[in-house]
Amino acid sequence: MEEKSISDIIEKYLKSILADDEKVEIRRAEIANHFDVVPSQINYVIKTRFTLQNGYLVQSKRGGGGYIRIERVNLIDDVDVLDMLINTIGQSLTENDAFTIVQTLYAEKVISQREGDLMLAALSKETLSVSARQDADRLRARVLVAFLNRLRYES
Amino acid sequence: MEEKSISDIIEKYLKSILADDEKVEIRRAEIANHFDVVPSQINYVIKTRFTLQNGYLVQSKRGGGGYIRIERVNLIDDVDVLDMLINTIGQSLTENDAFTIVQTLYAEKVISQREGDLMLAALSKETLSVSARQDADRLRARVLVAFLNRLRYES
DNA sequence: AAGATTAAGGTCAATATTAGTCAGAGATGG
DNA sequence: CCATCTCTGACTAATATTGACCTTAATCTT
Repeated sequence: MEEKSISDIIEKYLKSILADDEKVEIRRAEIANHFDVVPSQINYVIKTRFTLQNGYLVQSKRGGGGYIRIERVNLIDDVDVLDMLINTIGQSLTENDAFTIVQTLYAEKVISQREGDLMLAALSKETLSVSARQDADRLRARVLVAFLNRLRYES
Repeated sequence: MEEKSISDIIEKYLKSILADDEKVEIRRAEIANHFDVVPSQINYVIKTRFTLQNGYLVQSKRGGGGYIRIERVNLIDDVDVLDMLINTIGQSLTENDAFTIVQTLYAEKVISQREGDLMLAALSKETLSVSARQDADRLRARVLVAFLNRLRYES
């Protein structure tokens, strides 16, 4: 909960904008300068905190007049986005990535906290580590996709 | 009840904070330094005194701005139904038996219908049939036990 | 129009900063 | 003396930060 690292602070700043608007467009160097970090740290923040699994789409353009645009998307209601997410999950999924996705579902009020906790219980390393880690990751992908499809048909 | 060991003292310190607040967030090295012990002893204290059975949830993050967070949770009153069901399950569980147990949970009002549907999505033959049927049955037992254990408390 | 220059953002690997694990040494109580 | 609890430190793992080098796009020069 505490924002201890600069990355956390930048994340919070961007999300505070995204709380009001559905998307935000930044100039990387500007943000980097404002928070006194190297520009590539902005990429790090985006890569670790604004993934599709987190519920965000990111587009960018280089060269003169370049930008980075972050857009909040709805994982379940938007069929295309959900398909993209399932596609991203693919055949294998780590515990961390699963955790991120469930958190996003909760943040978007798609599921209750209790439902999320139950999902995480099923997706946890401890529960699924019945064999090799790779098997567990494959299984985790299947279980989470099953959850997502279940949610899809309800909404 | 004298506090003989440093571990006891650290435990008491953390619990005195948790008496006021629902959760406490520490930096491991800081606490270790304050009580003049090696950092890993903090892990020892947490592992032996802040277990889920004792009513505590622990989360942590490594790297810059890392932390350890301890949260008090409420253990639910009647774990009788859960214990009984866990005993019934054992090492292996068919889809039909899983279905029956989830129905029982719903009938006993331990879970909502939606929660039951999500559970069944994870427990279904289709989701778990990643290998031989016997492996799937074993896995199903683990997943359902994980669900039941998660229902023991509320955060 | 072609090439040069400028103005963005992207990638990756090295380093820094935390916390986690585990085996064994040390202490304590029966 | 044995069992169990406590404590330590070497090694591991995860996350954050930085900077050198790369790619892309727009604009300027000729």
